[in-house]
Amino acid sequence: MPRVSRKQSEANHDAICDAAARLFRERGLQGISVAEVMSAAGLTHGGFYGHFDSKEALAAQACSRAFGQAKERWAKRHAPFRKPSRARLATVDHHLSVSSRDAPGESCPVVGFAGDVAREPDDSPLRDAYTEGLKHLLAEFTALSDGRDMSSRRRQALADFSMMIGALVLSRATRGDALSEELLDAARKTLHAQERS
Amino acid sequence: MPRVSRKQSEANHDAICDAAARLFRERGLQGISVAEVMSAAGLTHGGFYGHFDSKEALAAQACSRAFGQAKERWAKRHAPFRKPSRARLATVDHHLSVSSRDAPGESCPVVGFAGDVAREPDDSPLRDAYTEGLKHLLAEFTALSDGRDMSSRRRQALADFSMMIGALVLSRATRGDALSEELLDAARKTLHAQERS
DNA sequence: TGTACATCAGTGAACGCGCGTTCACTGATGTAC
DNA sequence: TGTACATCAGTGAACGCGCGTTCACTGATGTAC
Repeated sequence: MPRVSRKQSEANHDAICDAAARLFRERGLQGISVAEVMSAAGLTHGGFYGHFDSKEALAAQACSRAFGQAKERWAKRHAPFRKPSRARLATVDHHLSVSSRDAPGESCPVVGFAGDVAREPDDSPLRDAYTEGLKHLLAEFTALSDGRDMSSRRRQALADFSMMIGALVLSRATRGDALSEELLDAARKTLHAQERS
Repeated sequence: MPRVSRKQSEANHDAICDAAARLFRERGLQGISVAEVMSAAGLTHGGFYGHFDSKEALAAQACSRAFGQAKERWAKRHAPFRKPSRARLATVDHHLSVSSRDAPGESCPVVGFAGDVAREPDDSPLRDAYTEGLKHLLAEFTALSDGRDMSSRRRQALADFSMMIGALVLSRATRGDALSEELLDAARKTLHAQERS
């Protein structure tokens, strides 16, 4: 079984990254072991260090991967809309849905990695990956927002984005209680109402 | 040294809770060991299970403690203001400050415990403690908000609260980058501007 | 194209370590008289 | 109030376990001729 083709090895590398991108968002960096990631990728743990220098290095790559997937999803979701405000609402609605809340492994990396990244040292590769990914999404979100001038548009976009993130964070933390859905609804309705004014 | 007075023992119990409330917010449940909590409380690890059934049980009590402290802080901060909107802004400004961002152990338990609680099973005591604490703060925040009717007031309060939480979460995750302060400012200014309309 | 062999991706046992938890022990506290 | 002793809060060694990481090994892959 050992010694797999170069192509297969690259596919394995991707599979490890994908599994990590999902599992780290679901259970947190410390909630998943290297062995579990490798097993989810269909491999045994011993081969891990042939692909990555350390668990921390994997975390950074998995984070980038998750942001890359999110960016692709945004692009696909926005494509059908001519009006930016419509595209924006499509992402707002998707982000603030129960299915998004209940599938942390497949949704918003901003929320999925936030807790772990906040506790990383300032110079960690994971932090860098996160900040870069977040900036891309924020730029896209700002482009879809409107405002009197550039700076008020940017400010509104950051504030609205914060509201989305906060609502998802809180709805996950209160899952099982009616408050969880109430929070999603409140943020969604507020962002919709804003659009009309 | 062993066998301390009943009063001292209760003080020790409180000290463990206080240390845990701070350390769990700073480094996460899995980022702090029982021995570290005990040491921060000036004790050795062996005595822990005389005070708590498990680390998980401590987490729940520490969470309640943190919310209790937050509630007290809110009350003190709001007391000087006659207008609810002023009191509200005082908490908004405090919450969205750099010092609040940089002192997770002493500030917002909603953000400090959110990541860990989201990954807890539905029936965990920590989850219950969190939900209860959050509901109290939300009720207080709603009481300070205004709106056309009860339901729009509640909705606006939840949306604004989400914005505050999201902005703090994001500013912590981007600490070290200019974006971090920009996020705090954007949310603060947006919540202030809203007040005037 | 076919062959002979060096390379190296993946395996699984093993490492050292820190964790949550347990427990025999200690000696000051609290109580019964 | 004073004494004799049972209680029990805290100590520190020890437990079993799972973790991140290392490494000798294997055998299919890829290459040199």
